[in-house]
Amino acid sequence: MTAPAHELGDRAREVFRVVVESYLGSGTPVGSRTISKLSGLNLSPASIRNVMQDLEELGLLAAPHTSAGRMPTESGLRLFVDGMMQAAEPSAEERAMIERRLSEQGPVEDALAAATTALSGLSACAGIVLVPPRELRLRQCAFVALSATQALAVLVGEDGSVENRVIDLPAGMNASALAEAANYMSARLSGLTLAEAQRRITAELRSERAALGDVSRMLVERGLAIWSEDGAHRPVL
DNA sequence: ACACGAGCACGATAGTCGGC
DNA sequence: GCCGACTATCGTGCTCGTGT
Repeated sequence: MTAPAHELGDRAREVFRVVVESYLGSGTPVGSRTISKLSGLNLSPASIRNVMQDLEELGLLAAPHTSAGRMPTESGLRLFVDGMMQAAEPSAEERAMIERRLSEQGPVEDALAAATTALSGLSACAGIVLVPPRELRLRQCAFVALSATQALAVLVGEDGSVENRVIDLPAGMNASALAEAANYMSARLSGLTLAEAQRRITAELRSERAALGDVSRMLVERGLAIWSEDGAHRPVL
């Protein structure tokens, strides 16, 4: 039982967004107190819990155990990804609104923030703005299974920024192979730029020094490939 | 009537400490 | 060093009071 994004209220959508982003950033379940602080909704943890319970009933969130925080389910992550990727051509009126808001801003950062806010407001979903790449140094990598054939690849930067890509899984992929691939990449890319990490891991894979199973190796190669393909643009949420 | 916040009891986990 | 008991912390569900 999964509700489309547009069926969620503004408050539920904001809570869901904060849960997913916090989970992708930390890899750990998120509690109501944390959401209360991060969401900017000025709601108490008790109210956040009520919203989270609704989201859990909708199948978007789940708790690993009674006293743990909530984490997004596969359906929830799928909805989050779909919400970001269902990009449609804006109407002339919407385009004019975006350009008007951009023209009101001074610094680039403010313009980007305005563009993201405008897109988010128009689409009622998360907004994505693409900017030229910068020297992001990496801290951690994780793979989150979305289905039997797809996973969400997550890169965490040293500055706390998070980048996500949907990746097709090799046949025979399982949870342990996902973890093996993520651990392998995290151990080797820490402190490196994306380009440096790609060169290092590629060289290691070619030299047969990588202590990886075949399936995990394929996943690492696909992960490197997908970031190589669109590395010219860096999404900002 | 409804939404929200506060308070309470309870559960799970992690850290600490002492005994072996 | 290992194991079990204890404690602190964090999170939950539930109930009740309050404001609109």
